[in-house]
Amino acid sequence: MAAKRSGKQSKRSPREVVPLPAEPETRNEPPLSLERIVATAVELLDAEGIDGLKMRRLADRLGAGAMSLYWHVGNKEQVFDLALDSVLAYREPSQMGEPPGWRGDVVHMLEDWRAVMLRHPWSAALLPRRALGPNILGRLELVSRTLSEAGVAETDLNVAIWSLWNYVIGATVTRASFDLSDDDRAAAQHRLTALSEHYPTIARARLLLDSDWDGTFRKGLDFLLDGLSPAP
Amino acid sequence: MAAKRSGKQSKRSPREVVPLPAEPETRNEPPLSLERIVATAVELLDAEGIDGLKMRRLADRLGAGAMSLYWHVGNKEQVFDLALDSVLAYREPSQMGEPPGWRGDVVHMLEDWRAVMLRHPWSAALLPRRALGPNILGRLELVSRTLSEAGVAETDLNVAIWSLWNYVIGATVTRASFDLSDDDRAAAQHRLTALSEHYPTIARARLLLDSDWDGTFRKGLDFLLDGLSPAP
DNA sequence: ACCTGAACACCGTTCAAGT
DNA sequence: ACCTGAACACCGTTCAAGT
Repeated sequence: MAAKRSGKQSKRSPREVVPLPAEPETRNEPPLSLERIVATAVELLDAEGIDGLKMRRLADRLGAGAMSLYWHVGNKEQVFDLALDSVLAYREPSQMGEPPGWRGDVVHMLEDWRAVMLRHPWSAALLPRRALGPNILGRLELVSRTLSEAGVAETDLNVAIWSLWNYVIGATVTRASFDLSDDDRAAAQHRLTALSEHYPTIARARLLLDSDWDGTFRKGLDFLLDGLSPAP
Repeated sequence: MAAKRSGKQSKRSPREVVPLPAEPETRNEPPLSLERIVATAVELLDAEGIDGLKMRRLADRLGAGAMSLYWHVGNKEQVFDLALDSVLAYREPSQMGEPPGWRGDVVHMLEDWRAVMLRHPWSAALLPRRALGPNILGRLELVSRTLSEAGVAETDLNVAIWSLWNYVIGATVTRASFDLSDDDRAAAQHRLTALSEHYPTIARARLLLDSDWDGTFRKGLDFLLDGLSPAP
């Protein structure tokens, strides 16, 4: 019926071949802290995906007793919230050339946004279920201010921001989920043969195969910006 | 640090006040079947959210022994996959007025898509982690065919479809996640006072407050379609 | 072919206690 | 203030067995 994706077993194979013995945490660790916990959680998520983040495993990696985390964190949910937002910290671009104008700024911010989330694919899957942390809000603020200063009318600002936001989130979420699906090429290939019969148009366009993700992202973004641009 | 959202406890309160005693499943049930399992899973997800779907609970609701599901399903993951895709079945519109042309068709399909997912908010949160089932692919095919017939060039088709898809997914995911956040008004309000200082622009635009979601969705969609329209 | 309960492994979290 | 292990509740899944 539904396209399968090999639930538990195949996941993100390369990293799991060697079970990584939690590192030789012999030398005494620095004391536990929210920062260390969050940073290590991000590491774990990068290496093992969402389901790989277990409180005990996280504590292990930190060289701490299994339950020590709960003095700092209160919740596993909170770990997710903090990890997600921490990854989305925005670093101002290191001054590469002249300021390219508001449109270039916006494109840069949004491409950076997308790039960060693709570097941590779990973040895209996590975002829909989490609250907006300060870094996410900070990015929103930055885009908003840029658009506002560029002359987008107050009344159009919400439409503009949400349209862009929606687009970026959607593009990232989609892209990340395709990366996962491709884990098992076999299934994907099988799905594609079935496709040619039932879904001729997308099969013909090779929609699922050779999409130019980056280029597509950029083009759709340009369409939106065309529409949103303040009247000159 | 990160904006909190009261992890487990507040969830979707109204439905949990009465613990609903699994219904008086006295009369003998129809036999188990994939269809019944999936339909009941959707019920459960609607009522209790993603975390509310437990295999035992699902079996209970079906009046079956706890482990009977595993003859039909193999996996909890598979239940998720099937539930997601089942919700996205597309029913052709019941002939309301004249055919409004390709653009109207596309708008209708995408608004329907979004509406369905908003009716089952868990679906938006689930989508990023799941494979594309036949119904999802069917919807993609329908949009693709419409655009293709409308004269969108073969080379632009992928850009067109992905841009629209990204936009719809993003809009839905965002909207659904905001509905959840609003569960606890207190926290949201508190967040907003902090906002006015740190995020003046989005606070001024009241971005998080009185956004006209439906209108915004439609406007952004129109911008995209403007850009994607085949040259006349 | 279809369903079942007992049992296992695992995991988040509480708690009472340590330093 | 900070960390800990034992213990509990819960849940997905295996298995050997029923009909």
